Amino acid sequence: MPRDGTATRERILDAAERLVIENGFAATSVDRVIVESGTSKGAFFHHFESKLDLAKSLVDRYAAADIAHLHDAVTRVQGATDDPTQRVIEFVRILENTADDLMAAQSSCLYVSILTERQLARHGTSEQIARAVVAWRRTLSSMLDEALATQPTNQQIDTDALADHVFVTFEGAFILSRSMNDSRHMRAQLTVLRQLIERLLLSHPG
Amino acid sequence: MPRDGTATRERILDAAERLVIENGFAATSVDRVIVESGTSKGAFFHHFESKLDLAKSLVDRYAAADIAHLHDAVTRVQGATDDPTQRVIEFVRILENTADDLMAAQSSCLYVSILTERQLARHGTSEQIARAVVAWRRTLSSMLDEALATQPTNQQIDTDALADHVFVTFEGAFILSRSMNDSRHMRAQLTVLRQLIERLLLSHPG
DNA sequence: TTTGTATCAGACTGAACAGTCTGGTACAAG
DNA sequence: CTTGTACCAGACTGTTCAGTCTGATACAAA
Repeated sequence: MPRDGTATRERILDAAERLVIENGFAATSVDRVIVESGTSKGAFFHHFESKLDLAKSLVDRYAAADIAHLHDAVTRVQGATDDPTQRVIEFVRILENTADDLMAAQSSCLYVSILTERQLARHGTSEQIARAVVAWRRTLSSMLDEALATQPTNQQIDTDALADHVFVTFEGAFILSRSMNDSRHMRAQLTVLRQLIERLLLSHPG
Repeated sequence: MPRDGTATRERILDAAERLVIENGFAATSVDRVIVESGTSKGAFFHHFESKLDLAKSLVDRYAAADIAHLHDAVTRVQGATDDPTQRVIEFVRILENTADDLMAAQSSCLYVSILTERQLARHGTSEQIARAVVAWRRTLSSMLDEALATQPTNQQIDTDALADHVFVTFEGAFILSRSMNDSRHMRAQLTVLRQLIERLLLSHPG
């Protein structure tokens, strides 16, 4: 058995994630990643066969954390109440309350950085992201179906699209925060989203 | 008077906009812009003093079109009805109906491409985008205030944040479309947004 | 102890890049 | 017709980039 290089690999990924979130993928050079992680060209290209391979590993790691976060929230909600409507609302409320952490960690935006580089999309990274999105959609849309089934509604709602709207709000709020250079927009947008969904589920059409 | 070079300048901007939307700013080289626009290094650096200057001109041109689009929609809505609530709903419906055009023109995403490059944000481009966002917010939030004033509501709504949610939905839906490689998400998200806002304005709390 | 291999360090290379510079052309003013 | 200037073409330059290569070191098995 050789010595274990996973620590070095993680240090490279940490530095790369930070730099990609900060500056975008194309603007992040391998040399810079090496300096920031305190490693070397040899170490980098030992662990990653190319810069594109680094991007894939980055998305892998992030999507895994993302889905874990989703499952965690679902578990907490399932233990909280049996009312399908309250489950959805509580779920969105949990997301709302973690918005500050997410924004502080700048974690909601690696997708944006990666997706704006089409070079990467052609290399399979967008498929990885799509899988994470679908996981969110499946989980949330079934919760929404249950909730909407409990109340008479004269309005046709595409629960898949409504579920996607949570993802959309995260990513769009990140863009807004960058536009306005104010991270508080992340929480404000998730609050609005919760209020809109509450109105949808708790009110009757006038 | 010299000969008029604005046509060349526009051709450069057209090519650059297309390439930046497609590949991101950092991944778009000046050489490529020159080839795609059928011009030359001399022409490029005659009209733009640097690549960053190109980005600023790009955002200028786009933000102007964006605000014009906003005012056009507002004018159409004001002629349509006197009911503040119907005005808001009709406004969002107009946006919904132009979603396909916007997506076909890929025009909703230059902001995303520019904002993910922090190099540009430090150069004043994000301030230009912020001005466009604020124009949208001011216009829409006052419409929302009027609409909410006509109905008793027990829920505190931050109309600024709700107005921003339109921008957020545009940008987030663009990201979603890229993730799933399916442009139909743009319209679907605007439909959901309209339905959520209709529910907010037309229903009474249960 | 020897040998093999995973792990790294850092000099090096060819390509691509943003930006410069020289020269040339069209056109308007005088 | 001359002169000035806006406009543009394309060769050129110094730098930065992703990726290669040579070697060194640590450690495990034999």
